[in-house]
Formats: sequence, structure tokens, C-alpha cells
Amino acid sequence: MQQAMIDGMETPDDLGYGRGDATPRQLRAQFGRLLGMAATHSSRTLGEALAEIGARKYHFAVLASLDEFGPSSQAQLSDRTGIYRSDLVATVNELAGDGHVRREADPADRRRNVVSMTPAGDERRRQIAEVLARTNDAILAPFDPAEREQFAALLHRLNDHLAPRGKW
Amino acid sequence: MQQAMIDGMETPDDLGYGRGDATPRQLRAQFGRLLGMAATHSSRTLGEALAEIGARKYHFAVLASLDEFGPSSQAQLSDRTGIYRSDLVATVNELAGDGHVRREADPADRRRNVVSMTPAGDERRRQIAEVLARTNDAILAPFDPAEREQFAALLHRLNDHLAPRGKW
DNA sequence: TACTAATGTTTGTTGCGCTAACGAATATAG
DNA sequence: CTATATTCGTTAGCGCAACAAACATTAGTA
Repeated sequence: MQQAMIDGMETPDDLGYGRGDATPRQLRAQFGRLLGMAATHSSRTLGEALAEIGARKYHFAVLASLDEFGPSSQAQLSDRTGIYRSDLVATVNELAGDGHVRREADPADRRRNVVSMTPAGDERRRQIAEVLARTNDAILAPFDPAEREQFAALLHRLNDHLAPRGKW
Repeated sequence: MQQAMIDGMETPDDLGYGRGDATPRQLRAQFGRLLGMAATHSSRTLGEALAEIGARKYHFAVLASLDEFGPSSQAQLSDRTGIYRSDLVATVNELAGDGHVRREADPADRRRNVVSMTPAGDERRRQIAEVLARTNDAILAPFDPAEREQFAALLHRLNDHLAPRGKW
């Protein structure tokens, strides 16, 4: 919709139309905004770095899970990564399409698939881990080790508080 | 005692098929994930609190901006809040629909609109600020004042590093 | 006057988190 | 053994925030 009424009113033409790109204090003070901005930016930075090698976060989550727990059903992967089962389908599709995982029917329970990591997948995992580490380091550049530790500890505590169940 | 209807059964929990909802370490260690989880949760918590009064974050951003800088063009609001111009259209639509802001054509420059806050809008701003403060406090419950300060400082530094231009 | 730039708007895309529904397979109760 | 419930993978789609692109209108400027 739009306004058709242009019955020009007073509207002082000398209002503070200065070049103002200052962020309002009431906004700058919002903790949630600080958090959101930081997350948005780092998420984007990480996402772009991963995109350069054709990967996505979910890929790493699944590969890391397989690395630590071995062949798993998709339900297990979902539980461990926090990725919804519906989204896992696409993720496993992509990984399987690239030959990084194998998806086979479980003979013991024909409802489930056994997803296992291939050697190529393990290499992929290492590659992604490296990209993540490097990017992460760039993101945390302004902080010394103690501060990073501190930062991470605060976030851990916050998450424990917000998601007591461990999941997310 | 599981039934061995179909023979060839092995323990259903064999081959590492244990009940595992443990998050892989490689994931838990990712700073970006920590940040993302925290942001997702607090954002959701805040969003739900705001939804209870029919408000959204963008509303507060615009109202706060108008409160501090007075009547502004949408471009200015965009600059100051970080909300994209395309998204601002809808935000101003909503606020205007509720009588919280007025959108009038600027007689001095017919390209732009002058958005100004109404008395009802100012009251709305206070209401939202209160909800935000309360919710924020709940989110940060596990932290003492010093820690909150610290947390905010870290986030500020991170944001300055990630978005040196102040914008986002 | 012609070019350039700013403004508001519409439209659409992407990634992520999430819900609903469903068929197939399996487990459990009666 | 049968009826019911539950699990698993899958498809489809919603909602939201961030963002890109194009466009008409209007202003400034060479």
C-alpha cells in the first residue's frame, strides 16, 4: 500500500537532516543486538570461507560426527549435530554425491540407513577443519589466548543456560 | 529381551549404534557455533517476548532511532539501524499502520519521506524497551554485573573488528 | 540539457531453524 | 497373531533475517 495523501503539512524543512549514520545508543546497548551482529558476521565470514571450497557448515558437522562416532544412522547424526532430520537428508545427499560419505541400507533394520565416511570424506573433513581454524583465527584476531578462552567460557555458560538440554 | 523374530539378529546396539546424543568435540570447539547458538537462542527468546506484545526488533530499532534523532528519512533510518531499505519499507508500514509513526512526503525533497514518531509511538518505544530489558535480564541471569560488562566488551570489540565501519 | 546520483519501493534469493505429514519398517500390547 | 504405536527417512513448505537487483521518481550537477 502507499499513501496517496500528499497534503503537504508543516514539516519544518530544517530538521536535523545531517549526515547521521550514528547508531542510536538505545540500540547499541542491546546485548541481543551485540550478540546477533557478532554471530551474523562470523557466520557469514565462515560461510564464505567454506563456500570457497564448496562446503557448508552442515557438511563439517556430519563429517566430524562420523569421524568421532563412526558409521551412524541419520537419526543419530541428527541428535549429535543438532541438524534436523529433514535437513540431514539434503546434507547427506550432498556429501554422498561428492563421495564423502556412503549411505547404505542397514540390513539389521531396514528403516534406517548406515552413513559412513569414505577416505575422501575424511580428507574433506580435514580440509574443512583447516579452513575453519584459519577463518576462526582471523575472526578472533583481536583477542589474545586468555581472552579467547574467556569469551568461549562465557558463551558456553550462556548456552548452558539457554539450552539446558544440551541440544539446540 | 528383544525378540529374535527375524534371525541373524545381533544386538541392536552393536557397532557403535549406542544412544549417542553427545556433541562431537570438533563441533563443540567451534567458536562460530558457540556464537551462533547463543545468538539463535537469545534472538528467539527476545523475539518471542516481543511477539507477545505484537512487536518486532525492527520496530524498536526505528522507534529508538526516531527518539534520539527526531524525524528522519527512511534512508537515514536505514543507515542508523542497519536495516536494509527494502526491509524498512515494511517496518514503517507496520509502525504507521499502528499509529506509532507518521510517514509524510518531504516537501523539500519529494523523493523522500519524513518519518516521525507519534506520542503513541513513544509510549510504544518505552513498552518495548521494558520488555527488552526484562528479557535481557533473564537471558543474562547466570552472569553477575562484572561478567556482563566483560561479555559486552568482548562483543563490542569483536564487532568493531568484524564491522569496522560501524554499520553491519 | 544531459548525465549522475539519491530515494523509496517491489521483487526475489539464500541459509537456517523448524513443523507437518507420510510411507515403510519395526516394536509392543493385548 | 493382530492391532496399535513408534521409529526412520523423506518431501514439502513456512518464517525470518540478511541481502541483491532493478526501477520510477526526483534532485543535484556538468
